Amino acid sequence: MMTASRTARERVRAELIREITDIARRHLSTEGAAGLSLRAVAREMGMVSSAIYRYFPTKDDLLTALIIDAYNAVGEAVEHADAGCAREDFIGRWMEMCRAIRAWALAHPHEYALIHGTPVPGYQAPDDTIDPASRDGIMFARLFTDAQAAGTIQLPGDTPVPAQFHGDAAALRETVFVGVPDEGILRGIHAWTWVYGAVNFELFGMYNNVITDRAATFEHGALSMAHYAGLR
Amino acid sequence: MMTASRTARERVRAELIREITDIARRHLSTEGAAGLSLRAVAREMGMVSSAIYRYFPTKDDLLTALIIDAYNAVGEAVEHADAGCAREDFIGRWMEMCRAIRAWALAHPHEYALIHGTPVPGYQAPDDTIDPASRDGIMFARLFTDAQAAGTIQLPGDTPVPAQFHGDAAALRETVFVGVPDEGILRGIHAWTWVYGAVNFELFGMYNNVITDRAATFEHGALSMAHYAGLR
DNA sequence: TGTACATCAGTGAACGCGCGTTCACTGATGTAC
DNA sequence: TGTACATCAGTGAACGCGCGTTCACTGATGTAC
Repeated sequence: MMTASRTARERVRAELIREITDIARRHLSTEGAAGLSLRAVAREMGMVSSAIYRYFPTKDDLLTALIIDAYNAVGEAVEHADAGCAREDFIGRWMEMCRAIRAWALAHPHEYALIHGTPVPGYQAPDDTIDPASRDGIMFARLFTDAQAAGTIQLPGDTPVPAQFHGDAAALRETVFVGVPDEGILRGIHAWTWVYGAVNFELFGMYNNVITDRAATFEHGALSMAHYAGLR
Repeated sequence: MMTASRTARERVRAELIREITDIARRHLSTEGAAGLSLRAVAREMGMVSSAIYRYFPTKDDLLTALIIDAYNAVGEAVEHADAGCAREDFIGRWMEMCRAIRAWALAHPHEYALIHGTPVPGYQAPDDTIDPASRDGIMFARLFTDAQAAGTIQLPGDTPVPAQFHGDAAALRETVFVGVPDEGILRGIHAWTWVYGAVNFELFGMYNNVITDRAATFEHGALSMAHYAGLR
């Protein structure tokens, strides 16, 4: 009874927190991050503005919750995309992961902007955002690890890897890019950079009057980047 | 006397407009675009807040002026970088243009964010921004045009260009990518996309704890992207 | 099972702030004859 | 060269707004004996 009732109160609390973040997320998609307001969220909750402070001690804490949720959503999308592929189909896994990022970004443009757009001025991300932020990168690294283990990474070697990168590469090889040579890691990072660059350009309007069928050109870019990074 | 005195008044006016945008630009770099305020600018000018309306009828007009200035600054940086290279050194021109973008972005992170970060919510860019916005892209296209004319573009052909891009390619070939085949145009756009993706990642902190010497890895990325796009 | 106490959720008023924009005005600068 | 008029720059007060955050409070829910 004691623990049951405690969890009863806690369950209501958890539900309200979810409701608050849901409303905040919706406001995000109409007003943008800068226009997010605790008062407006409270209003829509049917609460008096000060009541929200029972759940989030400050505006930045609400923002942090939204950021963590967004990172986790991308991470999950990428993980799910990868899970649906045959393990040895490295190109297929790469393509599905790229598509997952683009699809999620197009479906949630403002949440995407929150984590990949201009940093919110004055906001300092706390440490709890680090792990969620690296979920998608870890999946890409794992793909390269697997491809390397299968011996299918073919690197051109036409552009020398700068010596300054050796240290970073060694550290990354210890943790996520297990066994992958420097050039493979660096090209993997460049290709991953391209993916987000392309999504940014598409979302922020840089392809207007340039590219009509963005899905098709994204496919081409992602596939050619897979080759660029040595995947076969 | 008549025209001379008229220009005297106009000269003061032009100077004040420049002073206002300079102050606004400085505020941008501490508060971000969302925190830009006409009242704060007026305060720093030593003017009463309503006086600013003699120069910018609305806040969005000031924002537009800053955006146009930022686009022109990148455009000029790229043009200047290109002008300093031997015409037939296509890789050299590409590298200098990439470096110019990165250097300008690092030197003016908030102005960069203004034009390549999250769009300011509620702000609708007027048509006068279109031309300045395409200056840098035109320079890249011209580079590919020149390389194509010299017969030095070598395309791998390992990734088929989607049919949906043919129309866009034809239009681009009429105007900026003169004579460049579909695959060259598309790879050029992808490589250009990578450049901004890399600058975004560096500026917005995605390389934290991953890459230490960003200049060195940027060099590698830019050079390998030049090869990716067929430049020799 | 019942009672005394502690915890928690939500209220309502208030503080102090800054914002964009309008408007009637004064005084200086420029223009036309 | 001098005067009457028009244009422009800048003032100061005001409107109406929304914000984050604090604080003393009421009333409900949970806890311990």
